[in-house]
Amino acid sequence: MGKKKSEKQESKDVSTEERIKEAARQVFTKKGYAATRTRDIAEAAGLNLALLNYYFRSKEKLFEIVMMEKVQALFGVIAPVLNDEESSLEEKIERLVHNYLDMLMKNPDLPLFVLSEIRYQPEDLARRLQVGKLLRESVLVKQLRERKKNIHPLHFIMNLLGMTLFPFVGRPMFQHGAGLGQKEFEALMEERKKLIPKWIDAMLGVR
Amino acid sequence: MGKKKSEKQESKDVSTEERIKEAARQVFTKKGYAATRTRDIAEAAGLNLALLNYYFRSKEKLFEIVMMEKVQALFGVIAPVLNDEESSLEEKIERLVHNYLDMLMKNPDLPLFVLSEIRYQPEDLARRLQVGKLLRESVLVKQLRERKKNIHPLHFIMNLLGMTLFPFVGRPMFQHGAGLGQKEFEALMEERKKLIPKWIDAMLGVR
DNA sequence: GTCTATACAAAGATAGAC
DNA sequence: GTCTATCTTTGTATAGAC
Repeated sequence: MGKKKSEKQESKDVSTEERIKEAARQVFTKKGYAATRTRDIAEAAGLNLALLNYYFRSKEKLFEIVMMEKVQALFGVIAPVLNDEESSLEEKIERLVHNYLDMLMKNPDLPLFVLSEIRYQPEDLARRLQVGKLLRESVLVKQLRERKKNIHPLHFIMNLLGMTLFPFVGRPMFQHGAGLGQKEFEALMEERKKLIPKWIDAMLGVR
Repeated sequence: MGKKKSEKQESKDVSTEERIKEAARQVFTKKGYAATRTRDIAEAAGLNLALLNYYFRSKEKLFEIVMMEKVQALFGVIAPVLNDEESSLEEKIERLVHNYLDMLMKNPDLPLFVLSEIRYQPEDLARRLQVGKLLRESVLVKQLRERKKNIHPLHFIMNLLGMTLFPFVGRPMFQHGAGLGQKEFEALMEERKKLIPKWIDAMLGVR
């Protein structure tokens, strides 16, 4: 025991540091980096502004941390599946879609948040995440290349991600436009778990 | 003649008002609303801060105008096609994808910009644009409903938009990750003009 | 570790001269 | 219509008491 925890905090059940991070997650996700005021975060955490600078050095540092978590959540789910040596192409697609949709239903704002903020330092993040490796050297990509020798594998990655992620990126629009409640939207996404793999299979058979 | 133009301006070739708007388009698109400073816009226009408030009342009003243009560009292309009574489902899809990709290649940052900013007042925009009408009552939707009675038409709309728009939404990631130059990315998009309609046709045949 | 009070910088908006 | 100078608000960060 010991583990360098403090003495006074944890009045409720989590450390002050964690409360700030949780508040930061919420506010940053909701309003984006630029529109977020550190005061909002402090307030959301039921704490005081000065604490933010005590625990994290600045707004930017705090954001970095939150962003890394989010990016990890968004890409961490897929990397292992992409590189699995055992499974077939079809199995990978099925698992990918399933895992992704599950995760997205729990974090519907995630993709738009990450993609929105990412565009201000794309090189930076692409590098750290080794997106390049996944996009060029993953087992999935190899399998795609073999299956469809005349079509760039990126096309299928785009389709897979497009069909899976885009409904969440455009969710404000779809949900409002079509007048769907949350339950109805989720029901649609649940359907897509089974539909998308079928569609992709059909696409792979084209020509 | 007369038309209430001023006497002094137009030193180059466009009105001051238009120069401000053009600068605003650039800066807002690049940095987003919250991160944009009116000073940046003034500087980009080679003008002075005070002029912005002279012509437009505030940063927000100026943004509204730019945003409406962008949204119009993003949705204006598709509405007519969606509601065309003459064309078949397949023709509509083909035309939609073609027009959309053409437009997006000229405005690659458009979708991410609009989708990013839209999430702060989705109701507002969805209402103005009558997205609901297109999503529920358009001819395309009717045709989809007839063709696939047991699948919600929204699924296909999501797929269509996902495959077409998402590559641009994720462009920073794709382009950087895969190490593509602009030419190469455009070449891929050019291929997609022909591929997406085929894929969708294949999807329509599933089950 | 946590608070209050405040310094300091940035940014939107406006006044008033030309 | 256009400019310079300035007001005012807001937001990040810090000092210093407890």
